[in-house]
Parts: sequence; structure tokens; C-alpha cells
Amino acid sequence: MNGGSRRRPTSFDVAERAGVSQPTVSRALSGSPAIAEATRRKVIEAAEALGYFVDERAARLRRGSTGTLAVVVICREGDSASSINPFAYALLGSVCVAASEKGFETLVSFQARGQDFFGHYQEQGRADGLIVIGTTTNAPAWEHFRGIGGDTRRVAYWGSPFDELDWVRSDNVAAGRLAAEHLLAAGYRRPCFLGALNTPQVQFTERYEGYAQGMRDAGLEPCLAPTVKAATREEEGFRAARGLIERGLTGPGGFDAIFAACDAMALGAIEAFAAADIQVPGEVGVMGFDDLVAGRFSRPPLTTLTPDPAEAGAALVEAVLEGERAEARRRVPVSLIARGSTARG
Amino acid sequence: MNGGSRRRPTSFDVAERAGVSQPTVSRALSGSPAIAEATRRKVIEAAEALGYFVDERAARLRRGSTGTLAVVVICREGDSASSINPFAYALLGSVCVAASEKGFETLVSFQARGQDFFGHYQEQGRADGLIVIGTTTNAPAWEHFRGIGGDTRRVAYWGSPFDELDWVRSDNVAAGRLAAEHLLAAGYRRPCFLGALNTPQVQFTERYEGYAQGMRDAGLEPCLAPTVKAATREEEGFRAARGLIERGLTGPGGFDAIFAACDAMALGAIEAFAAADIQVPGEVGVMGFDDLVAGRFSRPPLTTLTPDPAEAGAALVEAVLEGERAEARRRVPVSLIARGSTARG
DNA sequence: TGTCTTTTTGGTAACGTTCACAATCCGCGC
DNA sequence: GCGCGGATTGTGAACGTTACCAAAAAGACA
Repeated sequence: MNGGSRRRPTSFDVAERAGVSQPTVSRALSGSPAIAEATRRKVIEAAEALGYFVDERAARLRRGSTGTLAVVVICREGDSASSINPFAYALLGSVCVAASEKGFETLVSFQARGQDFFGHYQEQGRADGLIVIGTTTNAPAWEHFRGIGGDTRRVAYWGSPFDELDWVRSDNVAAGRLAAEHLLAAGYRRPCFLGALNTPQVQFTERYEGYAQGMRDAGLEPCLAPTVKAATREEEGFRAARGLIERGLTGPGGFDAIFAACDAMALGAIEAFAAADIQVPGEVGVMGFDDLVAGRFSRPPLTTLTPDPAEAGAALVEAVLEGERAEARRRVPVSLIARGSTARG
Repeated sequence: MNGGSRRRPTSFDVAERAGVSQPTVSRALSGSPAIAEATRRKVIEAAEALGYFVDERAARLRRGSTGTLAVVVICREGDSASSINPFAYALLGSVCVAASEKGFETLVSFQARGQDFFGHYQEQGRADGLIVIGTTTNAPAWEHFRGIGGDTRRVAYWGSPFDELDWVRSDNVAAGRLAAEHLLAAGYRRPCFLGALNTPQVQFTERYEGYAQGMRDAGLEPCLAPTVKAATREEEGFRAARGLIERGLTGPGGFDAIFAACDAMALGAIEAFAAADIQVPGEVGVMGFDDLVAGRFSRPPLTTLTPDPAEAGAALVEAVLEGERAEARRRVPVSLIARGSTARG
């Protein structure tokens, strides 16, 4: 079935067949300008005839580069590889595609069970850069990440508590604006932000900022619904919404829509409204941020905001490939997914 | 912040410091038996002091191996990396983990936009093995995959229409049995299989086989609800269920439960029952296979079967690392996720 | 004590590429 | 006709490791 496993052809074989020297083959195939067009054609022809491909191991050894990007996906403690945030997976996929388009390969690992992949990749010099996709903001992993020296560039998605690191994040301010505009365009008059500010969850603060800008642009006062510090769970959304309901929808402090800092809280809010027999989206509109799967299946389906994983992946790769440490911090545009929970009418 | 970017230490540096020759360093660190224990300790100490790590590029170039497994995730035509089956992602993750446990690294690519990664990895000899995670059974990609010669082992998940290939698949027969047993244990007396047989979707036939065995073991006759050839979509499930309803639940050909060959069809069936005002799970039980996300959020939530991605990943890695072509075909055990759609009571 | 195994170690040559530099070829102007 | 730049090409040496073989050291035995 396979005509005997001949060893792979080398550049010497190609050189012999083309009647040139071996380095000329290298030049012809690597696109060097110092080569006659006729020679290049001859070499390429010979290479194709022999089925020759550059051995990247050798090329990279000689060149001193790796042509590889390491991608580490951080799992929450105790997580198995299968229980990772779907967005993280989508992001991983688009990072791989974007890297391959730039001629880089991706060495993927899942930082589970406390394995220290950071040091691993860095110190072995296996990769030209490191991309970290983090699903948690304060895992001890960050400490490793931070402490490692060397020149290899390191970029993280979802940022980190440490400012010294490069990162790529969603454009939360623009997203907040988008949310305010969407709710107002849908006919809601007093949309209210639900989430805590000035917590380690910087994104929340940024989203509020954008929302507030959008409100002021429309000549309205922003409104903030109190949640407990750093609330990110469904339960917190439920509780906060119940608080608002008790204050009453109309009158001072009243509201007719909720922009929750994350989908989990938005879903909690929807439950609270259902429990209080308040119609969503009829009486109150609700939207969130993250595009959780649960939001697609909630009743009503949840309007939400999410960055495009493809753009995020491309931004990460670009950031990590930029030579200079400098300002590689990037914002990924966020787009709105309108669903039933804000479809008034 | 970074103490001057000194070049990485090499085995020569370690040799000098330990007062031995360079090849001795290699022997000491690669676990060769032909080395005195005292020398080994000396070398290891020197290596640690210098922060030395073997340069895998050079080692592999010399050794002729790659220490790398290529993983290709096939996307449906036009799919972006972000719209891939969540199970495929989970599988990818566990493949990476399993490979890393065996000392291999994973070179991940997404076969999107018609890029030919198969030939790429094979011919460049970049990997010691190739794992294909396919979300489609008859993409033109398979043709490539099939035609490639060489010694590198290639294993596919979800099989392929071509028998010459190694594969890892879920144990569909056992799964079918499990389904029958579950439905009978839940109190249903006439569970019926919904799906087409003898189509390219071999899995369906296998699942029916297992279901039929389970039925016969309980002294019952298996029953097959007709669907169109190779039906895999929600619509088909809806249509098939409506056909069954028209025939009537009781009497000859009657039924009180559905085991659909896949979740999509099961969800369609649930809709058909809802439309006909038939209670699920009260009057009819429904279950599927795949653990689609939609099934977790359906009303009622769908009982389903799914292989454990962690086991599947480990099986793939083992299969691809086995030297011999021989019989590397493996079955991954499937487990049952009981939810509301079969909870009679 | 001398020879003969049995460890353990060192020297040298690959692996397949790219880089720096020297050598060659060509046409052109004096 | 001869020397002279500019374009090409060849030569030789890396890159850092492991494999092979021979040399040396260490024991074993007569």
C-alpha cells in the first residue's frame, strides 16, 4: 500500500537533481532575493518532483526560532478539560487559525491539575510566544506567569490582576454604550445597570462606564442597581432584581429595563421577574453580557453582548507577535445579539 | 526586570561545569543506564545550577522523532472555528491532556476554509502521529486523509466511511442496551427506536442493534420507527414522531417511549408530542444520544447518552501511539445522563 | 601480577538546515 | 582588451543534540 518507507528527501537530494548546490536550494525555497529566477524555477521543480519539504526542526534549530506559539488554557481548580467555558474553546480555535495564517503553529496545553506549563514552555524555549486563555482571575497560576523572566512575549486574554502583563480584552466601554443604545432604541426609558463597581472585576466597571456615557448622550441619568461586591452569580442577580422590584418600577428610582454586567446575573433577574409576575420583555427589558448557552434557551431568550472570538483570537496572535513589549494591549469589539428579552412590542 | 538576556545554556556549559564531556551530560539526563550514579548526580546538579533544559528541536532532529502529535479538528464547510460541536472541543482538550501525560505535545489545527492540513503534517514529518476529530462524515477532507501514504499513524474519532482507517468510536451497541434497560427500568413497556438503519451513519445501526438486544433480553420485541434515510435533524424527529402518533399509542405498533438515535431527533419528537398534547414523560418517555446543550434546556430536559470525552481522548492518544497498524480500533464506554424526559412518576 | 571481562567515559560524526563570506560570472566603460 | 561593480552561486561553518565506536578505568580470576 505504501511503496516502501524511503527516507524523506533532503535539500541535498533536491540540489543534486536540480544541478545546484545545497544552500542554493535553501535560498530558492525561502524566497531569498539573491537568486536568479531561472534557478529558482529549476529548484522548485526538482523539489516538487521529489516531494521535498523543509524540515522545520532543522530550520528552526539553525535559525534560532521556534515558529510556534504556546497556548495555555487555564482551567479552574478541579476542572476537567471538558468543563471549560465554551467561549474559551471558541477562542482557542480562532487563536489556532489566526496563528496558522501567520505561519505559526500552536502548541496547546491545558493547565489542569496544577501542572506548571508556564515555566515549562518559557524555559525550554519551545515557543516564540505564549498566549494565556484564563477562565479565572486570581488562580495561583498567575503568580507563576508573572514571575517568569525572559524575552518571550506573553499575552493573556481576560487580563490579569497584574498590570505589568499584556492583555487583550473586550471593549467593555463600547459594549456598555451599545447596551444603553439598544435598550433606548427598543423603547425603554429608564434602563438600569445591575452590577458592582470598583471590584477586581474591572470589566464590570468599564461596562458601567459605557452604559453611563450612552445614557448621558441621550440626555438621561444613569442608574445603578446595587449588588454585593464582585457579584457574578445567578443568585446575586435574582437578589438584586428583587430589591429593585420592592422599590417599585415607577416613581423615583424606578426602572423599565436592566443591563446586567453578566449573563448569569441577567438570568437571575429574569427569574426574579417571573416570580413577581412581571412580564419580560413587556414590562421590563433584560440584557446581559457573555452569550452564555443558558441565555439562548432561557424564557425569554436573553439579549446579550459578546466579543467575536475570531477577532479576539486574531488580536491575541497579533499582540504576541509584535516585537516590542510596548503597548500591545488591545480591545476587541463587542457585538450585540438581540433576542426576546428586550423585544418590546 | 530581566537580568540581561543571556543565551540559553547548552549541554557543553553543563559539561564544563560538571567536569565531564558533553555526551556524558546527554547520557546522564536522558536516563541512559550506561552511567555511574555519582556522575549522574554531578551532572544533574550542574544542570540545575545553570537552569539547563534540553533543546528539543536539536534532540528530535538528531533522534529523528518529533515528540509531537498533530490534532486536526475538521470543521463543516463554512464553519468558523467558533461554531464547532462542544463535544469536539471537550475531546480536543482531553486529547491534549492525555498526550501531555504521555510526554507528547500537541500541534493543533482547525481544518477550516479548505486548508489541507493532512498533507501538511504528514509530509512535513512534523508529528509522530495524527489524530483527526471529525464533525462530519463525508467531507472531502476524508479523501485527502485516505490518500496519504507514509508510516505515521492516523486515528480518527467518529470513524470515517473508509474501513482502512483506524478509529475510536463510542460503544454504540452497549449504549443501545443501556437505553433499553433505562427505559424499561423507568416503567415504560414498549420503547421504540427512532432512526434509519443501514445508512452511512453506522452508529445509528449499532445503537439499534444494542437496543434490540436489550429488548430481547427482557423478552420483548424491538420496534423500529421509520425515518427517512440518514435522518439526523430535528425536523426529521418531529415528522417521524408525528407518524407514530397518527398510528396511535396503543394497539398494534403502539409505543410508550422513544429512543432516538440522536438528540436532535429526540428534541424534534418532544416538540411533536407537545403539539399533540401528549405528556412527556408522563404518557411517553423520550431519550436521545449526544448530550447536546439544547437537550439540557429543553422542556422537559432530555435524557441522553454520551461517551466521556476524557476517556475518548485517552483512547485516541493510546491508539495513535501504538506502533502497529493492526487493531487499534477502540470503543469508548458511554454513560447515561438521566433527566426529566424519562422520569415517569 | 597479568590478562580478560565489564563498566564507564570521551572523541567524532551525524541530523538538515541557514548564515557569512569568498568565489565566480556577466556585461560595460575606459 | 582589461579591470570593475553587481548579480549569483558555492564553500564552510555553525545550531545543540544523540549514536556509534573506541579508549580508559575498574574489577575478576587464574
